[in-house]
Amino acid sequence: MRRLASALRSTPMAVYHHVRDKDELLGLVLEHVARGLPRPELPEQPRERLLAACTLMYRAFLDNPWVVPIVARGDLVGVSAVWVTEEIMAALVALGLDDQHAFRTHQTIWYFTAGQVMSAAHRPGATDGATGQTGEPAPHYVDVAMASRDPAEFPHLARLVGRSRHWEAEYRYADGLGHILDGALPRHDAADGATP
Amino acid sequence: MRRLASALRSTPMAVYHHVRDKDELLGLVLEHVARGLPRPELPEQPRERLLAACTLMYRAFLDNPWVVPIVARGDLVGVSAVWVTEEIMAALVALGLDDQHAFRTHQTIWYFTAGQVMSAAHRPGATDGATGQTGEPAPHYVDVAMASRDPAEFPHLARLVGRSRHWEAEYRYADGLGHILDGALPRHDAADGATP
DNA sequence: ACCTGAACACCGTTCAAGT
DNA sequence: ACCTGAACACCGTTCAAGT
Repeated sequence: MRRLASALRSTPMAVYHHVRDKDELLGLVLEHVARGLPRPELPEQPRERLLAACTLMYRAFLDNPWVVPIVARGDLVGVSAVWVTEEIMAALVALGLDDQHAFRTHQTIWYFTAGQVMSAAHRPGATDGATGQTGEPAPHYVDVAMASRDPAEFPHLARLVGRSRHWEAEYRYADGLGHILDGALPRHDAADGATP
Repeated sequence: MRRLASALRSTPMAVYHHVRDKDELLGLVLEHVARGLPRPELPEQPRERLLAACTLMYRAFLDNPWVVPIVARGDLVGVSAVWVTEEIMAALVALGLDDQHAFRTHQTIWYFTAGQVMSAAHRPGATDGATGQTGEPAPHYVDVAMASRDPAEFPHLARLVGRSRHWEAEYRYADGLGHILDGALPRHDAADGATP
């Protein structure tokens, strides 16, 4: 509130004349962000449509990671962005899930998305990618942990030392999303309806 | 720091004699929580073992949701809890994944876990389950959004109105985790090694 | 070695008052 | 209707000083 006020070259209290409290302000900004979400043509095929809608959601949250905790709180909704949820639900139903399973899968996708955005936001070069050089690249948590542990006691972690950081950077949202969908969607075996 | 100091019936500055700054303190508390993690017997079967290890991790974070943002930051590690990661990696490898895919799947699981804990922590009756009665049960975000929208425009969301809250409460960590594993692990078809 | 008080630069918010 | 200043109850942290 105080920072906003000084950015507006005003006093903190002036803000309170337009807004009840910080939560109301956050709700308004959330709605503003939701309205700014681009709505491109989505693929016709349900699975590609689903991937596109989820990736759009992911990108939007990556661009505005501060909204994640607000949305996670659950009481504030970016009403202008519910079309994304509608698209995801529609695609999940088109792919063979009933309402409840579709909703459940949507929740899994949301938790995964929220978690990844939260992790990605707190990483070097998140927003300030301009600087480029960061000296030596800060050890990964696996390397930190293994530095003071017996490799023989943690053989699988030991095998990650020096490689985990690179692999984590290489991780793509579509990787995890693909796994979730592969696990949640009904399998279409070689022949459609071969097994009733 | 100030709250800690007053809880200790001391001054904020006394704390700074034992600890460099708040981050060092958080690291120490994180390590303390990690050391308090129970280490029960885990099932022998890799998949059950994996589910048990992940659920243990989930429960630990649910009990201490404030550590999630700290762990997500990535620079602080609860070294005494890395055995959970070792167990997860070991089970994933035992289930047929190579190092890189196992690590990738571990990341997916972590993102999902972090996201769900973050969502669950900010829900009514999270820690104060003792109170029990909460009057009328606060509308779900689906209901909030749909209250001001045309049901015809969002048919799939409209079908969730009044049911989504219940379904969200019914959601179990094992649901999403099961989907992730089903999608990430190699399929063992009816006959082992039938298709090379 | 261990602690203190005053101070600085921050928060969100209330209250009484000004135009 | 719109804004202000002073104040309250908070933060993390520095600095000089006390035992």
